Amino acid sequence: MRGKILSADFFNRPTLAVAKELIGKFLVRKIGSRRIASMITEVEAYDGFHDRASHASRGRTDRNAVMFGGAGCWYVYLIYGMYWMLNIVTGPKDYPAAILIRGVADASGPGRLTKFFKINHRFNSKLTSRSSDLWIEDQRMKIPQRLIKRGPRVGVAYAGQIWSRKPWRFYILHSNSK
DNA sequence: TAAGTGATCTCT
DNA sequence: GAGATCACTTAA
Repeated sequence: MRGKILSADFFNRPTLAVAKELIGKFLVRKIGSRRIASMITEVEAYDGFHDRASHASRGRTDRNAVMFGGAGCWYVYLIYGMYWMLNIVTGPKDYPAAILIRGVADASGPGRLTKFFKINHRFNSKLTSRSSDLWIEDQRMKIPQRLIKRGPRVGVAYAGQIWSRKPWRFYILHSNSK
């Protein structure tokens, strides 16, 4: 099954709108002649300068610089010494925002899906496209709106009540995500 | 419930 | 340079 590859324009829009629309799209990875594709079932938005749960909340650093760049680039970083986190940058240049892909139909959990797709730091700052071997497709999978739930983001208690409680996580009910 | 793992960030 | 932290997973 093939679909339309989402271009940078798709991601150069308000982060929450993009996040919600990513549910049901397909993450696709090309490894040699192999192709792996799996439907996105869970995402989390990190949006703007003031979001205290976001890496960008304390300004620009070497690590988070990609978040300040143009939309449609991958932001990949290592957490807990073991797990690669896959994010897609959203919004205009110089506005820090990204969406963490937390689950796909074949692998639930952000650390598990990067292992499943063999994703690591070498994708960081690359533009999503066929030539980067990692992109997102619209396969016109229709997910009923009532099945798309939203709730607080995971693992961000340190961000304080205001920010840790923002319902910026979107997920499909009764799939691989709780 | 707690250990594992290492890059990054915030102090000196 | 040192110490703490961390957008997680697994085994128990």
